[in-house]
Amino acid sequence: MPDTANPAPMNAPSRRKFRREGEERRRQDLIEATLDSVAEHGLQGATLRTIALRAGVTAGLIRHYFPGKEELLQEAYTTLVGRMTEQAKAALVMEDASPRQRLAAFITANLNAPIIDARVFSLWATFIGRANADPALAHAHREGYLGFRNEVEAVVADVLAAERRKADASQLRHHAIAINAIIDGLWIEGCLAGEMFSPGELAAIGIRAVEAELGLAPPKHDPEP
Amino acid sequence: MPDTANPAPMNAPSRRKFRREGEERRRQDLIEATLDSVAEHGLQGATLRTIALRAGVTAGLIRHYFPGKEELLQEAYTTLVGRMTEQAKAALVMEDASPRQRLAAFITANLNAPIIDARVFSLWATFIGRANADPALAHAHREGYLGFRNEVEAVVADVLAAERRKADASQLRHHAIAINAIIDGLWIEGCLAGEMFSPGELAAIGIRAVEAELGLAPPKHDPEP
DNA sequence: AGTCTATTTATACACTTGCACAACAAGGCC
DNA sequence: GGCCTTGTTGTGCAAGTGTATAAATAGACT
Repeated sequence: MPDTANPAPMNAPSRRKFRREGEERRRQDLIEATLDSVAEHGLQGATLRTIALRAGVTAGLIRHYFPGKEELLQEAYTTLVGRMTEQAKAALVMEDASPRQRLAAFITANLNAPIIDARVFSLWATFIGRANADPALAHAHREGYLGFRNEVEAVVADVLAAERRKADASQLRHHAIAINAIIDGLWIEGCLAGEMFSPGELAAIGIRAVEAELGLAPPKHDPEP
Repeated sequence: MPDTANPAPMNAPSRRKFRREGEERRRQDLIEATLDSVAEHGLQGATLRTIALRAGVTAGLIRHYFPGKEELLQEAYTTLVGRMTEQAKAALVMEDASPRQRLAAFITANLNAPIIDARVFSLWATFIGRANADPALAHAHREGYLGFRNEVEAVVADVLAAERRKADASQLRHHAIAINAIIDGLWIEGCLAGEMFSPGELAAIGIRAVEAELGLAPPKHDPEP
């Protein structure tokens, strides 16, 4: 392979060809390339040149869309968090289903692809590892966590109401914290060592653990006639 | 402030004074300085010069003890994992206590200081975020995880035996996975947002969730006369 | 087709990084 | 005390970093 990919016949100092993409598209591509780079090489390996290469542009262009690397990373993280919470909550918008079914579906959705995903986990861990030093990161996490937990708490309240059981705010909060922990813990293991579990196993474990936490009677099997 | 901290009266090219520490001591100091640097500035900020500064030596010395930065980071991670698992398991070596008490003590120990610790969490997240790309890291995590889970499984078996309940291997495994997830999930939240929980609250939530998972009857309060 | 503008490339620059190596001195040994 | 080993420092270097800026050109508009 020649040392230049330029097919120009003469060694005229020809420039690289390029296309002008829409602004929003370019920004989106750059953010995606950033997330890819961070997931693959970590924060240290995500250099402007690496990111630009992945996005199919040259490094200088990044400065045209972002004031600096810091801001690019910040926007990339915001995008990631938004995507994660959006996906996680999407499983809750089932109409015409019993609260208990909605809860089970929520757990199942959170413990299978695409939420169980090694790349997303890498990104989450890489960024959250900086939360101590970066208050903005810590704040973003807390927002996402509390939003998630509130969703859980609402479903739990529905489930208990449907079972005609009363629970005060403190009990509700504890249930939500525990259920959140169960989902988070199983999510981590699924992402880190997915092949150690058979398909659907994590979701089954999660549902059982959550229902035990709420003191729900185990569901009946189809009774023998 | 003068641009040199050297109190030498003349500008003779005097060298910095130094002491020869024992080999093991120096290595330990360098590893500790590495962990501090990673926790504070992330992998990208943990440069040889930063680490050396923290350890009170100059950068060149690191090469005398480690073949390269890579190996230093690897040894630092090994040290970290060893310390974490050691602490976590230490709570299990209670003689003369009922299995249920040992389980509760285990959970309590894992959900309070020093295991709930923002610095350790930062380190864990930073390193584990590279597990996808680095098989050595992934392997180290899996070893630690499985070791931890086996400990949990053993205690669970004891607890169920004491309650005269039988559980097959599959049920035992599922219990261990779920309990591990509960502890992990609560550990993360405690590390990331410890001030959101009152002292002992996480442990109380964890114990309740685990006992529910195992189907243990809630402990009696002091009965009214 | 010609013009114009803002997207994109390319180059330059100051700075940092990990690593190599020569000079040096701390502390044990005689 | 004098010497010798080796732990330790200081300096140098090539590669890579983020940022700044000039030069080029794609594509819309007339």
